[in-house]
Amino acid sequence: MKIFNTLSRQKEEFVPLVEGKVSMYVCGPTVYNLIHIGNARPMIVFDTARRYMEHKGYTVNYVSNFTDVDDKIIKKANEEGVDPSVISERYIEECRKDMQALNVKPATTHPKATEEIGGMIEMIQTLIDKDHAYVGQDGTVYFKTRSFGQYGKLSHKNLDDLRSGGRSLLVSGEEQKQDPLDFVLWKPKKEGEPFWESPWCEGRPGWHIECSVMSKRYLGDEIDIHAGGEDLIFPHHENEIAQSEAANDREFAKYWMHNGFLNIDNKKMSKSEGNFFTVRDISEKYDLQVLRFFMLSAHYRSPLNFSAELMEAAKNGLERIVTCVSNLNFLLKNAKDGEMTEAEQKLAEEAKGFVAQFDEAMDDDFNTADAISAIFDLVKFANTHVSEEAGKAFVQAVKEEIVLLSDICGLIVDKKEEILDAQIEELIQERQAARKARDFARADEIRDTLAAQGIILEDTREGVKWKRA
RNA sequence: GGCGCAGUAGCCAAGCGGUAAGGCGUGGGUCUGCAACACCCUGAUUCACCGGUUCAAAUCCGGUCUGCGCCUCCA
Repeated sequence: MKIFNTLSRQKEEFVPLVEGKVSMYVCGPTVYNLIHIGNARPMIVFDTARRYMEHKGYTVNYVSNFTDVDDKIIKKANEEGVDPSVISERYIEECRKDMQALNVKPATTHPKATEEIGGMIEMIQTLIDKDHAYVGQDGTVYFKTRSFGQYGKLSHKNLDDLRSGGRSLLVSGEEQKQDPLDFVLWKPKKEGEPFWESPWCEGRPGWHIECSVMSKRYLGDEIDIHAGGEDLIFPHHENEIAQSEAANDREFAKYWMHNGFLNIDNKKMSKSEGNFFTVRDISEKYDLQVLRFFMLSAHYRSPLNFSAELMEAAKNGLERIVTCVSNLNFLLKNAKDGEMTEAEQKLAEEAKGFVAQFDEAMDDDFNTADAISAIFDLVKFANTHVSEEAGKAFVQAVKEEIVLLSDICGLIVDKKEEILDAQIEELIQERQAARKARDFARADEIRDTLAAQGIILEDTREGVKWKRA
């Protein structure tokens, strides 16, 4: 399995620290609002990577944090006149709901920054003791960027370029800094802000130290994979590396994975542009499985454009897979028991080729777009080779492969059969009778009535099928 | 200014040295009372453009154009 490592800017063969195990940290959202569809991309993409690694037999320790102390949260809390924890707890709950609808597996651990302050203070003290950090006169603690020789190795920047970058804000009112590039590890509280006691002042942690500490606590000093959006490469991940490696004297993460950005109608999503969508917004119009399928239709490192018509296309594409599985379930009901015929065994063998094709794509830096094409090939295979004559064992085998591959992508394609209420069931029966009597006017009338209720009928050779609109 | 990414059919998107996957859409056909599903056919002599390397390039090298991202909170 190869993974593109941002550190080396190359695909590298994945070799875990401990055989058979993967430790993985994914930077999670700051919970000051409902998550937007941009937040959803890393969740979906790295959840899929995790599922694939589990499929390959790895035990994955997957940690993803909630940043629950932050300016935006405090601001919102002040607006509503409540404690910041009310805001963060609320949106953590909402985020969990969205993740579930997206079929994103809960992490092994979802740490919250506010519950890890002790560890942060400890790491900051270590950095001070090792002379990698210093305390300003107001109690602010800064990381001494120049003290970490490898600073810039992830984002491939060098300190002098950064300094001469001509960014005036580097010097804006931060005279306490020994160097403009130094960043905050701990900052003093302001009036009305939540705070914690520390050796330096009452205050709260800087953003970057949170992830360093949570990763260390739940995964150890050295981990296999650290992931997040590409915008986090600098400064966030660069700073995490500096803190962790300076404090622990160990390489922080072996593989750094970054997903590309999601744009809306070819523009960056932003509230001011008015092209801002929360996951919840999308869920009002689409099953979130569609969003998931859409996100996996491109490579995770490519920029991805979101638009209404692209969602429609994704919906139709997913529908093709779901319809196929539903057809197989239908065939399964009346298929005959017994062993596969010789011809079926041969076909079943052929079908396994699609699984290999899928694995090959995923082994190549999680090429989900290519992997999904293997699912479509399998669907085509099923649609052409599985008929009413097929035996149960064969139908089942083909179905299981489609479901397996879809499940690795986190796509639920095997819909449970719902029980329709008696009244609708009766109408369907009546329509069948009408069709038999060639009273097509009545039959179509019933079909229209049901369609208005969101029930779509399809007449197949094997009988009537229905699905929800 | 520094660092980096992308340009493949109407749309989306793989392929990254061996002669253009897949999906959506369009049009035609088969099946069907009709519809839907499904299946068959329909699509790039060509991969932004110009040079170069090679027996062979969408794939490698150089240049041009266009679009985009990061360098500041941001997934």
